[in-house]
Amino acid sequence: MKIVTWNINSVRLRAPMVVKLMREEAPDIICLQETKTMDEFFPRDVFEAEGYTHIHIAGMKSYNGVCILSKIPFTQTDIHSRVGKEDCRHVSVSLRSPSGSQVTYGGIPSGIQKLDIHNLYIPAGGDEPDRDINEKFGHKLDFINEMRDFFAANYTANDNVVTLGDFNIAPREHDVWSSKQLQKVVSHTPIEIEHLSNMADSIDWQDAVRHFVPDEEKCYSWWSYRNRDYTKSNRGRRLDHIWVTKPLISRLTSYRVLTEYRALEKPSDHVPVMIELA
DNA sequence: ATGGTTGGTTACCAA
Repeated sequence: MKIVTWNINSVRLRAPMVVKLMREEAPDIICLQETKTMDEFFPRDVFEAEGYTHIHIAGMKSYNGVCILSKIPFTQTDIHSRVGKEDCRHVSVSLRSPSGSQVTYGGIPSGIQKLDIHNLYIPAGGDEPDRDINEKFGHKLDFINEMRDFFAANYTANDNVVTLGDFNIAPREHDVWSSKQLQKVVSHTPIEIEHLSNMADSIDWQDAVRHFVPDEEKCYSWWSYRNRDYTKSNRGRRLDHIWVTKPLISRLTSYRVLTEYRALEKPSDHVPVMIELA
């Protein structure tokens, strides 16, 4: 089972790039962030025509917006409001057998009876990393705390759960081009990293990409638009993540960060990140 | 310390 996360930065503008991803990589499940459109304008038919007939959307005008596109049917879908706002930053789906038998995949029992997927678009947090003068930063920290409590309240570390999305935090030294120069830059500050670490502790989340990529190796999923040539300076950050619970670790068979998508004509500033679960 | 670019909406906001 291939699962992708991608901040698409306007799903209407870049639906053709999603179709390219569908045709070339054939993921089973694609989770998008920053779709930036109301549900009535979501290009549902374009994706249905590619075989992604199970679509769960939470969109709004202009900002945010998340969705899950799937070849596999859902048994439950939820839209979660976070930090008292209906701002379309968290959707989830369940894949499970109502009879209690195993979820089948290609007609074959998977050995799993239940798998939940949570797609998150964590607030970017503004420019100033101080909640007393920047309420966006406070919103970001509160959002992460709420996710920590949500996971702790709804799951145990033995459940099969995936959470992924644009977390807007690059937590590790080699998730950024220069950890030293980004200490006070929102996305890499110690306070954000500590909050994200607490969220990870909730049900012992495991970083699926760092499962494959050594700690000392640079790994990025985002490059700013504010550079003439993103390849020259290569000042990237790993803002997009896929986490799995411990029972799924032994099923992880591969990962990919599709960096070539940053070089397309009119690209998103984020690239797709994919894992494969046996 | 500053400004650099993009998307959505449509006169700036968010990233």
